[in-house]
Amino acid sequence: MYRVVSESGSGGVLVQSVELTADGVAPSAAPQTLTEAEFHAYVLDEEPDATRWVWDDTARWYPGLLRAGIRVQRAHDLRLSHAILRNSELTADSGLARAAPTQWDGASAIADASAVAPATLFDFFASEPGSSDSDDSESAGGDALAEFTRQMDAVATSAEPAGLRLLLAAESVGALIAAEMQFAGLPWRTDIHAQLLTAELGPRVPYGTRPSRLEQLAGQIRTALGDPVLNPDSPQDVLKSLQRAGLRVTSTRAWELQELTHPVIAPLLEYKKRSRLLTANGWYWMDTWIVDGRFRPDYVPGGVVTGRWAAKGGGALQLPKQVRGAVVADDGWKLVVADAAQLEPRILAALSRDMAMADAGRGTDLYAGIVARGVVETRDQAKIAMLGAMYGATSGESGRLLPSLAKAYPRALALTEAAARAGERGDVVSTRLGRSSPRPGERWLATQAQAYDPAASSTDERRARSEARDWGRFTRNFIVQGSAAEWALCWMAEIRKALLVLGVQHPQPESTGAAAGPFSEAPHLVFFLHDEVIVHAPAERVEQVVALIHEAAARAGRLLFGEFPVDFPLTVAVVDSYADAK
DNA sequence: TCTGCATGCAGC
DNA sequence: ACGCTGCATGCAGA
Repeated sequence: MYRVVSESGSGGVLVQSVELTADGVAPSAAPQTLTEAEFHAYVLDEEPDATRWVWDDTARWYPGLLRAGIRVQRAHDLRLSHAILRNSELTADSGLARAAPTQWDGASAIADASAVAPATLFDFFASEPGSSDSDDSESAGGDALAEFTRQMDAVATSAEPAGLRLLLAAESVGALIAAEMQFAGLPWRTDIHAQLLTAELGPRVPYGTRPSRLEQLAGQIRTALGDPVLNPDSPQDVLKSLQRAGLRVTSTRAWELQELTHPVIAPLLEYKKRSRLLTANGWYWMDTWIVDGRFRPDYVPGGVVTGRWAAKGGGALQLPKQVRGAVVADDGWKLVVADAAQLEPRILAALSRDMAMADAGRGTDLYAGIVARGVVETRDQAKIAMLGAMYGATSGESGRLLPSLAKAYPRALALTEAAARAGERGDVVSTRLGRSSPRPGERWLATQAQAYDPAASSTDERRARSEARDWGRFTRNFIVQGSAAEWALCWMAEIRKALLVLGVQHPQPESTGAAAGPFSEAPHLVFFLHDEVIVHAPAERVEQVVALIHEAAARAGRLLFGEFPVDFPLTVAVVDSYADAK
């Protein structure tokens, strides 16, 4: 049963129950207009009944439900689904994809389209809620229902409806999980964090002041360079000063400095490292982002073109290893930290149905497996070669190792090559489940067209070739990174489903009440980082949690690749502190 | 003074 | 000439 939720004109909630029939989406009951409180009661009442909640934006509806102590199991996020269907080559012929941009496309898509074709601007405003003759509540609800109908039609008439259905479900459950993880928060000990900062930087200082340890290192840098007024925070000044001291450097990047021998190098690298800690995750960050012992970043599901999540604020997806010691489980609880070992190469093996590569990764470290088969000599070489194949390296050690890899795994390498060639031609590529790469922009197309002009200069041609190869590397990586993101979504969805069952088996005490929220007693997801999850769990339940995470990985593999025998082994650690996970 | 771009580095 | 990001800071031009 699907229930389409939207705002009614008067600030209430409009709920329309619908069913999927052979002819499409059909209302199964009269629409209801509810107050917010009635809506909460309604969701609580209907939730056990395998309902899928259809709404424009999970981030807009779900946090309020969570605050009221209500979890939902299934959703369909119209905004995220629209973005996928609008762009997928599998639904390119659908009404949804052929229509002019609407409010379901981002504001930027509308702006782009209206710049090219003025007529679409009119279409957009003509279809805005409230601009029609019908009353507001009908218009608002009708928008969501009409959009849902278009989406279901696009899926049903596509070449791969099953894959797309899975993709939309996975993307939508991702949005639920993102809201739940933000609600629960990552346990964060500010006392430990502060201790770490003091150890690295010196006692806390007001914002805008340089801490004592940095001041001391700045002094050493100035002395070593004989430059008493040098500002170590200015890369330009530092570069000039290094060059004056006779060092041949072209930038102040750490990896370049590491190659040099000079008294300034050690303090300068120390300064950069600690200064980074201060600006990225210092006291100011802590005050801003840690509330009541929890880090609650804004996750953005589907925020990256490949389908990976992004995050805004707090740098949640770049949490440095340096500060992970502050992530500590509550008393009596544990962190179950799980990451998928060599996820992307395994995805590539499965995508290309490369049995030899799948064999190399069976039940073990895939890179070690490649070495064991004599393809390359060391694990490090195997890793560099694989990354080169997926990123499109042509030179260096990676480039040199590629032929051996191509000889051993021709199917896998043929797939990445084909994706690259497609991109170079300006063609679209798609992930396992049907998320398609964006079309190249007008500027790219113009550069390519220009190179075919008889009057094109060799510079024009070189630039066109270079940009074509850039785009080819993007599409080459897109299919692997994007399919890996789909695996990760399915993995998390399966983890969540199993955790929900655990929660039901161990019901929360009545006294907990809504105020404590749905996560106070049961194991729950608290963090996600592309191929890694953290579950916060009561100590006595960690064995069950570890088992269900493994089982979820196997299920995710079968969801995406059926019975193709590729393993997705995990590294799992049960720890008190995130710093101890690796 | 504001804004946009470049730099450098954190993550996968 | 190796893919995808976010963020803080410095810096130049508006």
